[in-house]
Amino acid sequence: MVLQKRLDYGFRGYQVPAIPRATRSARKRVPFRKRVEGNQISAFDLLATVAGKLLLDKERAPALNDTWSAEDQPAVETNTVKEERGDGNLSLKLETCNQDSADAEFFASELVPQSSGPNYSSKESPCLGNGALVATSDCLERFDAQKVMHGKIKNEMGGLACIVETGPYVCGKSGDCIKPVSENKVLTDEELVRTDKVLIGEVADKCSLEDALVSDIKPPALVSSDSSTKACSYGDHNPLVSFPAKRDDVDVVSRDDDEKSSGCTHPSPPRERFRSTPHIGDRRIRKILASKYWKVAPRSNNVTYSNYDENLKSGYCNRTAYKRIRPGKNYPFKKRKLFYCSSELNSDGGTSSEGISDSPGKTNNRNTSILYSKMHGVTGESSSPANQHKSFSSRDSHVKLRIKSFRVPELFIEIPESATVGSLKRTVMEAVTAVLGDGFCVGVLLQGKKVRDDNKTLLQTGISCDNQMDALGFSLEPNPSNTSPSLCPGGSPLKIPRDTPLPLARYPANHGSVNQVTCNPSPEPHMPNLGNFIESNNDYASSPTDMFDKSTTESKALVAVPAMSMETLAVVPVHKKSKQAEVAQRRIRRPFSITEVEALVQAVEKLGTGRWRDVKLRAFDNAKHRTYVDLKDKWKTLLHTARISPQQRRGEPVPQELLDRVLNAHTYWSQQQAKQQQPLPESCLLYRNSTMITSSRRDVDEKILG
DNA sequence: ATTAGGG
DNA sequence: CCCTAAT
Repeated sequence: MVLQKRLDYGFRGYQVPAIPRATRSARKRVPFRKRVEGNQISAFDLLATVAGKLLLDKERAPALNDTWSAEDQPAVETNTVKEERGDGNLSLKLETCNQDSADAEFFASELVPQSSGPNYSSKESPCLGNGALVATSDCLERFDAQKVMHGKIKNEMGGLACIVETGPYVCGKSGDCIKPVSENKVLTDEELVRTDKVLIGEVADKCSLEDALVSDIKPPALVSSDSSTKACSYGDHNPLVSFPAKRDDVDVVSRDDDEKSSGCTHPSPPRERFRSTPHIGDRRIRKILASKYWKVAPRSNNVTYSNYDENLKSGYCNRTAYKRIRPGKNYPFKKRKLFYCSSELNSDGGTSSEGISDSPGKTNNRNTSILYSKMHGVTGESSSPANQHKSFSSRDSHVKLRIKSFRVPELFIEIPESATVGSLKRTVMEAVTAVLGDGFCVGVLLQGKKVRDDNKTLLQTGISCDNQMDALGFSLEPNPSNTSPSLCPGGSPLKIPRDTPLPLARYPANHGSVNQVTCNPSPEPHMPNLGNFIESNNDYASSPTDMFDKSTTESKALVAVPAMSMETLAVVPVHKKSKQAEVAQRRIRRPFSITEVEALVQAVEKLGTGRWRDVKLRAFDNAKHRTYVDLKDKWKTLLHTARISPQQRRGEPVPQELLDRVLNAHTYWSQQQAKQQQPLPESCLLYRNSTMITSSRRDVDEKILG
């Protein structure tokens, strides 16, 4: 009855590629938050934060209690471009330009401990309560969660989560292409192309939405009133990282927002974890283009943070509660990284990055359209579909959109401390795949409003490259078939078939732990999680005992797909010539265990070959990862194994006894097939007497007699 | 959705 | 394991 102490991990920030699916890679959105008390923050500071996350991401195969230092990590060279938008919003781009470092960002492998528990929003989220600048996806998600909780907003969710890049990048005459990149942009497009760049970051100005929605908050620390501050550019001549004079003012909020509700059993002081900004190193950050909206703190040149490692250790790595999935070197999609990159680069002209922007906006934004304008960096006035109509010319333009990524909704995981890292990986993986695998629908939002009429043309709707596409959003929504209809109010979204290949790799099975994974989009800790039951992939799962006797204590991962609209899943591609070049992710290899083979042989003995579905149902019903095709294939290989000499066999040796049974069963059922409608053949009796009489006599009798 | 077979 | 053709 005594349960193991559990740790609750919320994580967010997964980002899986929308296009191309080929990579199956998850370009991870680096979840970070930076909070500033006061109005001092440098762009570099923010970058350092992000880059620090990158460093963290580079960690390989982290053990739960591992500690590491920045020196252990490859340098992540980052290039950042802060773009200044006409409306006063900022978008900060950060890209890694180090080839080696690029890998890390291509995986969904982040477990962010900062997440609060499912009921985190039961109280004000820190980023709200403190009126701090928060630049993170968390903010967005938190916002979504709150919406879910309070039901304040229904439709806008989708737009929040998406990052759509359009227009200037790909449309129109070259002259029109106003690349929203600062004039100080360091990398040329060619350079960018050559570079394995990875974008990270999150649009932060979405947080202003929160501000508008949460009544009792203080104004953000960073306000656009600072616009008078002269922009400060960090170029090659200013390689030094500039931190705010008062370092304590910068608090990378990487902690549980609500310790009480998070269920985290680690009492580490939240404030202690990430006290200072990680020192990335000068050479790692080449350029920073500050904006005038960023009040640059007084330069504290030569300030190095020797405690960086300690911060990391104490605040991050030593926390057993902090766990994250780390892609191993053997994950297939890794090698498709380049393809992914080039593909994307080709499609967008070489600018690949997500925006990171602060939330300089006022807190009195209450108009949704304004919010969206802000959020998307649209120029002040909101462009209604009607307006867009006007400006649309008669030429048959193609609307080109690039959806950079979409995000897996927040999941909530509960896993015992004794669980292995591998099981954690698997657990998370299961949760993610469960969400993605169950299909979802796509909603289109324009100016924050859901476009419900699927029959309207883009032109009619007001979606054209001539217009401010920033207002265009896409949302992934729970599959209507899996949720109550009311949860998917947005017209008739395009359904993504369930068999859509999952973009994320599966992680190797690791048995022996009890994993519970729940998608917990709502703050309620005990939300009824109706959902798929996904069996853990441990080797025991399919053992005959387990298969026929469910009373085992074998672990099973419960993956509950949220019944309600978790936060908007995010962005969806609409690229016109979205090539099918995408290749599905190959499933991870899961060698059959002896017990599985045993079960398979036994089932085939009873049911015969050619009834793989029945075999599956009978013997592998709980092994979700074993499809009837898998079983068929395994039988095929078993047969082959049985026929070759033992010297030629590889892998875990299959007991000869089983192989013999394979051969016998095969010959038997082959004959049965040949003599289908024939009377009971002699060979049947022969077979029965020779091989199956001991183990499955009754079944054989049933089969034969029935 | 299953089955069968090649890759 | 994947992919496909054929049911």
